Amino acid sequence: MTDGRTRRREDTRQRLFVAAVDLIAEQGFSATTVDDIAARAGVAKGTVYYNFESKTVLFEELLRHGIGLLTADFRAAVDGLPPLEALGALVRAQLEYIRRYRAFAQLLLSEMWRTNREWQQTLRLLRGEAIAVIADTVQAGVDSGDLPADLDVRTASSALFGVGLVVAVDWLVFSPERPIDEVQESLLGIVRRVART
Amino acid sequence: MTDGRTRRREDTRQRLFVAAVDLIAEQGFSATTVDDIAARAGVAKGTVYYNFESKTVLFEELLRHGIGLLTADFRAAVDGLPPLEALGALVRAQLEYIRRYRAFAQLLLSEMWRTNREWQQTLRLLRGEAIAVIADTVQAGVDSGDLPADLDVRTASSALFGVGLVVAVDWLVFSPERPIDEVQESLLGIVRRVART
DNA sequence: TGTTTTATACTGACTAGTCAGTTCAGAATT
DNA sequence: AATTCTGAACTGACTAGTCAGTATAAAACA
Repeated sequence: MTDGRTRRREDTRQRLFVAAVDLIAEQGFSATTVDDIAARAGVAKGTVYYNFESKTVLFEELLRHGIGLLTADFRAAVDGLPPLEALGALVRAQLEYIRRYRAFAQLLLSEMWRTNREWQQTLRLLRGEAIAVIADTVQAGVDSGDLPADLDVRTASSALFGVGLVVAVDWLVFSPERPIDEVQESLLGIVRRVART
Repeated sequence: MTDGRTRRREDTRQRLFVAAVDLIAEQGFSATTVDDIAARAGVAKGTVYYNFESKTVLFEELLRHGIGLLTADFRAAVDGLPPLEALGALVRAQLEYIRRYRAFAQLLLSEMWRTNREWQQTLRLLRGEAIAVIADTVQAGVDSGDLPADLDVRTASSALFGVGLVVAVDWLVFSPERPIDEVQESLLGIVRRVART
């Protein structure tokens, strides 16, 4: 499973992911060419097609990979915590993720609300998985009385997800000189205020 | 000035704007072809190039037009109001704008945080104009003591702008069956809570 | 008033170029 | 020996932009 060959191949795929995510974050999916991706990754074009069925499939697997990591971080963050603390942990996990994978976050922000694209269904599904973790936490908070009973769980969860994304990426793009911890603090402050029943 | 010719031409340009905004909101700038835009607008491809220098210029003028309307709405909304009420008026104006021009809002959300695109400079500038209105209001609130003195005006303004956009578009895309007034109310509630010193 | 001229608006076939995807013999790696 | 990657050539579909020609509203003229 983790013999030399598998590792080598995994490495190539990883390099292709990194190259693709950077380019697509900057230019968008359509404006990014397969030749560009191969060149940036330092591999031949044929290698792209040896490792991925098509440009679209590469992108879909990239989405799966990236959001999979985020969902895993979310799950690990809330594990065992009571609702209110879990909520804070989610915000921290999201911001930390965005700090580490800023290009992917930027890409996500740009492609998240598109309609009529072939990979849109995939993205919608993956988004649902990540938000489900938030929703479970919010639901637990409502059930335990830590959050307002009249809070609409679905809406609150997707709003929380989107707001974290947009505030952090906005910061990264338009005020990159500032430390992102400040965003984290102000976001946490806002969430705490809103959470107060 | 408003003879038959001018009116006809203005009409064509308007139809091209509408066609372009719908298609680009759905698919993005690069994935939208000039042929598509022309077909949707019901004109020949040559007409696009008779009215606009290039696809990019068409898009830039579209951005100018759309954000110009938003900025004007913002200015009208805050006119003469004291800071806190002006802030609420801004949220209402933004939501109303998004409700009316939802495709443009979607487009804005998708293209706002891109880097390395030829029209990026234009978009950055226009965004600055719209946010300046918010920033003036927030600054007035800080000066008058209605808002926390330690509030970072620039950050708060761009966050407010981005959050309104993302929450509303998210709602439109993922929960279109719900009335948008609810978003407006919950957004206003959040802003009020955060504004409290 | 009716007729000719002109400027403006539009048309759509065409060009020159781009890009996803294919092919494959051979090289490198394990 | 088997797997993974290379690299360059190729195809065909698609796309931004062009341009010679057409249509027409209004101005100029008779």
